Amino acid sequence: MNIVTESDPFIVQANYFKALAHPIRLQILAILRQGEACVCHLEAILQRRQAYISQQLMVLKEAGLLAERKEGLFVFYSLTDPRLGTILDSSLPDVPLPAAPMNGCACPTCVRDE
Amino acid sequence: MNIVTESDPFIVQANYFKALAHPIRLQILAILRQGEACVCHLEAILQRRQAYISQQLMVLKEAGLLAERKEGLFVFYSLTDPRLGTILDSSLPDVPLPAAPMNGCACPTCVRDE
DNA sequence: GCACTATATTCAGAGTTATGAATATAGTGA
DNA sequence: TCACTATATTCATAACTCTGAATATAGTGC
Repeated sequence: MNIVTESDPFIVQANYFKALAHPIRLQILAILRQGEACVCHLEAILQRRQAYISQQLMVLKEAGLLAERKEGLFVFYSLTDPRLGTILDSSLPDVPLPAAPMNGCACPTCVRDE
Repeated sequence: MNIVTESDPFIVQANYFKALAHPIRLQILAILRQGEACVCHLEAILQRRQAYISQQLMVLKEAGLLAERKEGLFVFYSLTDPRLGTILDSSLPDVPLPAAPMNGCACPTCVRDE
C-alpha cells in the first residue's frame, strides 16, 4: 500500500479509504468490531494463510486503524477509532454484513469461550 | 476501476471505498457537497483537463455516488447519498478540508453567481 | 446540412498493488 | 541452550490502476 506521510488532506483521506478498499480487510474490521482478536483467530475464521492475514493487518495498522496488544506469543488487534463503525455502517446502504463463521481455533480467546 | 456487480457484501463495500480512495475524486465530492456542478465548473476549480475530470466523474457515477442532470450542453452532477457526508467527515479526524479555490469559469452556474 | 461547444470514451505506457511462497523474528517452556 | 509456536517480513510476478493524449459523441444555433 505504501502510504507515505502526506500533508494534503485529500491524499490523507484517500489513503484512509485505500486501506478500507479490500474485502478481506473489511472482514477483519467486521470481526474486530465485536472485540479484539489474535491473528490465529482471524486465520481460523477467514480461512486464509497466516502470512496473508498478517499482511492485511499491517496495512490496517499503518493506516492507523488498529491497535495491538501483546500477550505472550499472541498479538491481539483491536480498532482504534470509534468513528470507523459509523463509516462502515454508512457505506453499506441496505445489505447487512454476514456474521463471520467461527470454525474453532486454539487461541486463548477461543479456548476461553468454549 | 472496473467495478463488477457483486453479491458478496464485502466486495460491494470494498468497491465503494475504492471509488473514494482517490484525492481528485475526494475533491470533486467536497465541491459537490456545496451543491451541484457542471463538468466545466469542476475543470476550472481543479485545474485539470476535461477528459480527466470526466473519467473521475464516471468512476464516482458507477459507484452510485452521483446523479446527473442534463441542461442543454451542460451536465450537472450532484451527490445521491446523504450519508456520504457523514463518511467523509468521519474519515478525516482532525484536519479540515481546504476550501476549493474558485478561479472563475464561464459555465451558467458561475455566470449566474457573478 | 455545418461549425461550435460540452462531455464521454478509448488506448497505451508507467506506475502501483495484490498475492502466494519462502523465510525471518520473537516469545515460551524445558 | 533447543525445539516449538505465533506472528512478521521479504521477494517475485501477475494483475490492476492511473494518467494523459487523442478521438468520439451529442446538443445547440445557424
